[in-house]
Amino acid sequence: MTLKVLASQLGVHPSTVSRVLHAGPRGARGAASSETAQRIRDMARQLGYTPDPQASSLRTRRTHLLGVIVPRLSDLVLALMYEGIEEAAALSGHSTFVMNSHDDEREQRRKTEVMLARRVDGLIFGDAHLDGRLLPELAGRGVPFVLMNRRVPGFPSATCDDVRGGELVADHLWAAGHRDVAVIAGEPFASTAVDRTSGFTARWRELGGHIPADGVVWSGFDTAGGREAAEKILQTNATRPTALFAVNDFAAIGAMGTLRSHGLGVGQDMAVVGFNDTSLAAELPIPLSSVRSPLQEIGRTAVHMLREVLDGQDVESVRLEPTLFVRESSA
Amino acid sequence: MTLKVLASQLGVHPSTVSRVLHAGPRGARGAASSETAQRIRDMARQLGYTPDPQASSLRTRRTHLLGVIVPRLSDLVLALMYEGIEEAAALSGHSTFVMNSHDDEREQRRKTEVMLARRVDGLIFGDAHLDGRLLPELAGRGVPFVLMNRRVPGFPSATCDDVRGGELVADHLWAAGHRDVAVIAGEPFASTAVDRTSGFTARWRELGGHIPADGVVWSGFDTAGGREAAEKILQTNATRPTALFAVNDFAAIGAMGTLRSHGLGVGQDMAVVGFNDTSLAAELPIPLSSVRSPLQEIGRTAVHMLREVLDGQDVESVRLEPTLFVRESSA
DNA sequence: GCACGATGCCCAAACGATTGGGCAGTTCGA
DNA sequence: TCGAACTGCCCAATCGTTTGGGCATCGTGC
Repeated sequence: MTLKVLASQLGVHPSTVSRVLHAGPRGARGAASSETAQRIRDMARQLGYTPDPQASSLRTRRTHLLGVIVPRLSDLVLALMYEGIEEAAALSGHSTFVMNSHDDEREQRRKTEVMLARRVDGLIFGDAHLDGRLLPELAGRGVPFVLMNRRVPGFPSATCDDVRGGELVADHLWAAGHRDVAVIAGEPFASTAVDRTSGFTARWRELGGHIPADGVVWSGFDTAGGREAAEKILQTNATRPTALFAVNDFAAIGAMGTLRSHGLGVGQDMAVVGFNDTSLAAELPIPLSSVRSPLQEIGRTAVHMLREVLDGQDVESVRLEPTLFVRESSA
Repeated sequence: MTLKVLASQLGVHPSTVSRVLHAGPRGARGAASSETAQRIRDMARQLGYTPDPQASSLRTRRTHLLGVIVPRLSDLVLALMYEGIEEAAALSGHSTFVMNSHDDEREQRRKTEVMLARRVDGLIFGDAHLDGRLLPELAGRGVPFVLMNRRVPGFPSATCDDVRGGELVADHLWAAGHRDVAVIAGEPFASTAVDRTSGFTARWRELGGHIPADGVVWSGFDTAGGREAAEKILQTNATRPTALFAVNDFAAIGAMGTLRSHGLGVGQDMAVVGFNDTSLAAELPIPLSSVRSPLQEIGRTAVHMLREVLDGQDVESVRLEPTLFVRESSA
């Protein structure tokens, strides 16, 4: 079914059909009489005509394709954000490509080029590195993009207010009477890690607390990272902390494993708080306190921001509010 | 950068450029002299020419786009399969759309139509329902597709050998001395659930065991489903089983929660075995025995099969071998 | 010296949609 | 009654590639 055969069915010119089908129901202004318009719409529906996006974007220079690059979709956090993206993109008639970069700069580049070769209208990066060279370069080339989940100063991003999240945890642990704490800080190239950690430590000091130099341990975001970091904390800290803040639920779960194997009771000998409140947190044998960030909402927001960028508006970064859920692991 | 400007740069006709750039390095047979060919390739690289996929697929009627529909990408199992898909698709120059259908037939339809409107070359369904009407319909319309993860008789699929997986669990639990068992069976519309369950029960009976009617409980695939199912099993079974087989790790985790809240020790008062061996299984406080299925491999296989279908070959369904990992929850 | 097959290119017509610019015919105001 | 403005539509170019079909030129065999 093409415009041409549809038009010839109706005894009308393709251009007329095109105009009618684009005018929205409010009126094909000057393109056709309202009865012709109705005939066209009816026939289009009846024959199941859908415009060929390849053909139309060849002419219009817009593909309605958005590229999404994330570290890995098997990370629940990113998968949920992507659900938000898919939803919002569909609402505005866009389709999305997702690719995994595994947080590797070469892959980021490669996948970006693949996306650009596909002529995406714009990109959403969920894997921005604070020290990366890719983004400034793309901005220089005039490629439209926004960041999601992680921010980088100078570029528009949709994130959780991670600093605030860290503060919430500090307030909670302080109020619960803890005075010796340690942080499993995540990867230093990710703003999520840096902001959550700095939000926590800054507030902790504000409250009058002290955090020793080896009380902040950088690590992977996964269970293995959490395990190793917790091990390190137990080994190196002069006074054993009574509470752990892991900037990621999976790292928290890994840490809980380490505690267990050292014979320490989670929530009793040591409080643990995670971040993101993934669906697992509440389901653990000892339910994990965690900061919930509005993951789908972040994804949706990223899409809206990117649409604004594509419309030529300039956009402000958005930080969405997190909420702390206190559970047995720190109660 | 278009073919035309590239050609005029070189003082040569666009068609010549096109032919050279498609001929592969082995020789532009009759299209140009080998030195012209080299000049063309050099200039193309230098100017960073990439062909416009919209334009080319307009002409060739092939988009090199594959559509992937899954219940939800936030399900780790599907996310990992998708990683395999992405990898394999990239290797053959295809790009992939993913969409979530939430296991809802209306959504499946809607997303399928969106994909077809985008003119994908073929589809991979990760959300097939045994009793669905969509697939036969699509087959009738001549839409090329393959199934992944779940199978439906009559259509080509790449799955784990779920029956075999169920048998492995039956063998293990029987050998460990269990005689009263129950199954948290998952959703009856999914072949994964049905096959794992039937593999288990058939082998169990083969071994001389007996499973009462209320020993098989259908449920959701998530923790909530597992929790409810376990609750039901504890309530209704005349003799309390000593082992539980959940066809999904998340359901198993939910079940473990229920056992705990009933004061039952996992692995001591009751053995639990899950399925898929998601990365969490080994990390739980009481590590979960689970059947590992080769998730990425399933994704890759689905892509290969779809490519064969697109090439007009007819393909056989593939069942990949699972492996049981025994851990503390059933040792 | 001529037919013939390579070789090395160019021409032009698609593919399906969009869009600026027409051009008749009608309506309306003066 | 005439010009202007509007209505309702058609024409044709265009987006960037691909591809069947040329058409010279050159070398070769006889």
